[in-house]
Amino acid sequence: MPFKFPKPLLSSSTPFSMATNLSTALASYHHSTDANRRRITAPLPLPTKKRFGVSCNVSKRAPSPPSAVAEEQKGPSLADQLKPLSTTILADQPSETHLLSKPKSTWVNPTKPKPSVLSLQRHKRSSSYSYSPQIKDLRQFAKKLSECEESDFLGVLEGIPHPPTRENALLVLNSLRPWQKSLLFFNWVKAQNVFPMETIFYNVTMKSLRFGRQFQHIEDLAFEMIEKGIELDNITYSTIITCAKRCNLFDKAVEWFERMYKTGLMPDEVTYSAVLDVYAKLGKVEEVMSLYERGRASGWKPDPIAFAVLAKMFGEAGDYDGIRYVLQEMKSLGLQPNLVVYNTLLEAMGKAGKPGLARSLFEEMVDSGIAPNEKTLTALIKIYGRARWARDALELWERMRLNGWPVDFILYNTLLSMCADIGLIEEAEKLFEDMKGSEKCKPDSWSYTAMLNIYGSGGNVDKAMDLFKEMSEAGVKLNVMGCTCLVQCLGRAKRIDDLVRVFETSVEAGVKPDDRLCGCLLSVVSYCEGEDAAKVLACLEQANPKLVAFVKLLAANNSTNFDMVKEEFKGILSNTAIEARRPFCNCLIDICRNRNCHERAHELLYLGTIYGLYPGLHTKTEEEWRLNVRSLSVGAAHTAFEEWMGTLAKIIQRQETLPPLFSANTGAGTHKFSQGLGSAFASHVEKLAAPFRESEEKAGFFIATREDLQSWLQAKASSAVTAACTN
DNA sequence: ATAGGGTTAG
Repeated sequence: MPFKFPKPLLSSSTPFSMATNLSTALASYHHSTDANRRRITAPLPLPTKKRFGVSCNVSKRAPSPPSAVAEEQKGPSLADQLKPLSTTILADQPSETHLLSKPKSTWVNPTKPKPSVLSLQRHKRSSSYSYSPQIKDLRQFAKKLSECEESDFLGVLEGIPHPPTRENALLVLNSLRPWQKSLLFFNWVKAQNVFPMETIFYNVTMKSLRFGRQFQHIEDLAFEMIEKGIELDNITYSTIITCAKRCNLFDKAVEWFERMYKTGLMPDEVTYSAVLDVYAKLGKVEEVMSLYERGRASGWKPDPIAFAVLAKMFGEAGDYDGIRYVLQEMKSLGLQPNLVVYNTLLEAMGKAGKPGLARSLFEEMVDSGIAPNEKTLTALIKIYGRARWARDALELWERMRLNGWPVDFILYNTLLSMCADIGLIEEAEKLFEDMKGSEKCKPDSWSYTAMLNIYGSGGNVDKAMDLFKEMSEAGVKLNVMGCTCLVQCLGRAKRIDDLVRVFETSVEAGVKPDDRLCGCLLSVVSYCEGEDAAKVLACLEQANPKLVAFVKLLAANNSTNFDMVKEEFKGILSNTAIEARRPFCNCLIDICRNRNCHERAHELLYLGTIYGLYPGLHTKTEEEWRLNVRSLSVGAAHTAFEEWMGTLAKIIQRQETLPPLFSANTGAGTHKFSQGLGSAFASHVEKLAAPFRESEEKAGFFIATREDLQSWLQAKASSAVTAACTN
C-alpha cells in the first residue's frame, strides 16, 4: 500500500487557497495543535544573546576583528529575523493580506539589497592528478609525513620532493593526517613565506582539525584570519560550525553563525543545513522552522540533507505533525526522499509512535526502487518490536533473508532485542547460536543483554545464570542493563545469595549501578523479609546510600514525621532519573505496606502525586469517576484505592453530587510488569467487601454503581462509629 | 578525506 500523504490542513476549498505553496505548508504546520509539539517547542527562548546590527561598512572581503564591528542597529537582528513566522506573520485568524504579503527576506544586508542564497559550487577532483609523477611523489611524501613520529616531522619535511608552491603545498595538506601534522605543515608553509596564505589553506587545515575535534585550534585559526583580513567564506564557517557541533559546543556554533550574519555573508545551502542541524540538536524547533522559512522566502531550495535534519528533529520531539510537514514540503518541491531521508523518516515515525505509518512508508520506499540498508531495517525491526507487532517483525525478517538484504552487527542485536520485546524465545536462541558460529558478529554485551532480558522476563532463572557464566568464560562484560535483568529475575526467584554475587561481581567488573538498577534492587527489598532484605539493602547501600537512609527513615516510625519524609523524598526524587522516579515511589509504598506502616504509604502516595509521578490517577466525567492504577505497584494501587474511598466517604457525608458509575482500571496485564495487579486488586476489594466487580466487557476494569458504593461506605462509617463508642 | 552539511542499539 503506498504511503498516503496527509491532507494539508488548509485545503484548496478554504478562503486561503490563494496562499502560496509555502504559506499553505507553513500554516498547516503552525496551525496543528498537537499537544506534544507544543510541550516541546513552546517555552524555548530565541537566541537573543546579543543583538547584532548589520554594518554597511563591513566589506565581505575583509571582515574586521569582532571588537571593531559596529554594533549599532542598522537592520533587524539575527534573533529578530529568527522569530517564528507564527508570531510575526501568521495571526490566529490569518487574513488574506497576511498570507499574500511577501515574506521578509532572510538576510537583510544593506550592501546587498536583493539577497539570495548563494548557490553551491562544488570543487571537482582533477582526474589528471594521479597520472602526474609529481603528484604521485607528493602523495607518497604526504603519506610518509603522516606516518612519521611527530618529533621527526620537521626532519622528514626537509625531504620534500618538489618546491612547496601553492599547488604542491595544498596537495600535501589535503592528504595529511592526523590534525597535529596538518597544523605543523600549515605553519611550516606559512613560515616559508613563498606565497600568501589564502582562505583555502585555512579551510583545508580546519577540515583536518575537525577530524580531530580540535575546536580550539579551529577557532584560533579563524581569529587569525579575521586579524589578517583573510576572507572567511561559507566553507570556513560551515567547517567551524560543524566542528563546534561535533564537540557539543552548540553555543559556539550559534555564536559563529551570528558572527557570519554580522559580516553580511549569505549562507549557502551547506551552511544552512549545518546551522539548521545545530538548532535542531539544541531542541530549538521554532528557531529551526523560522530559519527554514526565512531561507525558503529568500530563494533557498532545501535539499535532502536539510529534510533529513528536519525529520530527525521532529522524530526526536516525537512530533508527528512535524514529520507530516516534512513529507508535505518535499512533495510540494517535487523531491523524492533518498535512502538517508527515508531512514530518518522511518526512525522519526517510530519515535512518534506510528508503527503503521512507518510500515507504509517502508513499502513506498521499496516500491520506488530504493533498496533498504542495515539502518533502514534496524529502524523498522525496532519499531515492530516496541509495538509488539510479532507478525510484521517476523515477515520482515523473512523478507530480509529472501531478498538478501544487508545485515550487520547492530541489526543482529536489534533482532535479538525485538525477540525479547515480543517474547520469541526460540527465534532468539537460534539467532544467538548463529551469531556464535559467525566470524564477524560474535555476541557482545548487547547480545547477551537481549538474551538475559528474554530469560529474565520469562522467569527462566537457570538459563539466565548459565548465560552469566558463559559470559565470563567468553570474556564478554556484563553491562548495567544485563545486571538489572539478572537481579530482577533472581529476586523474583528469591535466590538472594546469587543476586548478591551477581551484583558484587558486576560492580567489581566496573558496572556503575544506575537508577533503574537501584529501582530493581528496591523492588526486591519490597517483597523480601529479614535477612534477605538486609542483604539486598547492603547492595543498594553501595549504589545509592541516600535511598537506603530514606528506607530506614521510613521504618523508624516513632522518630519520623511527615515533614522529614517530605523533605528527604523530594531530595531523593530530584536526584533520580525521571524514568525511575515512579518505580522508586511505588517500591517505597510497597515497603511501607509490607511493614504495616500504612499511614506512611499514604503520605508517599500523596507526595508522589504532588510531584507529578501519577498523572491522570483520577479522571472524572459526569457519568463516571475513574481511578487509573495501571502504572502503580500492588501496594500503591491498594493505597490509592483506600485513599479514594476515604475521599468518597467525605463527599457522601457532605451530600455532594456523585456520578452514577465508578471504575478502577488495573490494566489487563499485557505488560510484563503489570501482571498480577488485576488479581491482587480483585482479592483486595473482596477482602474489604467493597462493591467493585470485574467488568465482563472491558478487561482490566472494576466497576461499582453509585448506590452500592454509597451503602457500603455508609455501613463502614456507622460500624466505625459503633466501634469507637464501644471502645 | 572533491576545502564545507544529514541516518542505525535499552
